[in-house]
Amino acid sequence: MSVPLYQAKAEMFRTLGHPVRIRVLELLQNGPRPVRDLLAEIDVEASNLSQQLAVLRRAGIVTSFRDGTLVMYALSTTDVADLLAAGRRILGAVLTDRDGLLVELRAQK
Amino acid sequence: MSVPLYQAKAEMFRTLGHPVRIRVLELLQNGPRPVRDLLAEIDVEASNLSQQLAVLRRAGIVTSFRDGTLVMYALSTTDVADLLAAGRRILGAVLTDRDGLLVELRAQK
DNA sequence: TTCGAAGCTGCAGAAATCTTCAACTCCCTC
DNA sequence: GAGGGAGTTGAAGATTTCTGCAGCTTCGAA
Repeated sequence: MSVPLYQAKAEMFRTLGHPVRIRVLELLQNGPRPVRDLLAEIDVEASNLSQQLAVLRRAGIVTSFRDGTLVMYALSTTDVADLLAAGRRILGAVLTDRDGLLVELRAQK
Repeated sequence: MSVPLYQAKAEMFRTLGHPVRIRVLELLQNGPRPVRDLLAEIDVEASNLSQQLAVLRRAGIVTSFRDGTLVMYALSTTDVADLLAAGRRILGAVLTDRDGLLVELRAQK
């Protein structure tokens, strides 16, 4: 497997590694949305949101198009939903483990 | 949904956002491996690999245990394989799109 | 008990990423 | 065609992450 491929994969994941960007992707799972909607739900400055959207756009994870006065964003592929779901599962497993340890720790005392 | 949850998800993905860490996880998909094996395959300094393994350990994505003179690492949950697979699919979709554009661009000239 | 192999950790300089501000573009509507 | 709403962009300072070095611990063998 070529070395740059790991680079590409890592960049893919890193692109998702930001709370605002995760939030955007979760909102876009329900279909295309205008920036103004995202802005209304995400509590971040407009310019900051734009920056994060640009990161997702450059990575090819979302696409954007203008609809009259609004700019719409959409997931570029539905596979993104799978990725987020897999992430949730891992987080669940990890947190369960930790809670398990926590319980164990308490019982131990 | 609680705000810190986005933080946790983002951290999860960011943890995967490094070429060496991706490489490690892919190698661990085939079962537990000693550090020396990883080191033999990954072309990185030992201390650097240790740092990256520590990142994965802290995130709860891998676990480690000592086996005599060696330290073994393993995935903490098999869900990680799903995540990597989903990542590969997205990368495939994105690159295909780009190649499509590239072809289009050439045809256009 | 001393030595070497296998890893880990602390740290510091280098590099990448974040956030915010100011300025800018586009497209309606009047 | 002037004004304003909706977003984007560029840049700079602040923060975070990465990398490599030096030194340390642990375990097994001699």
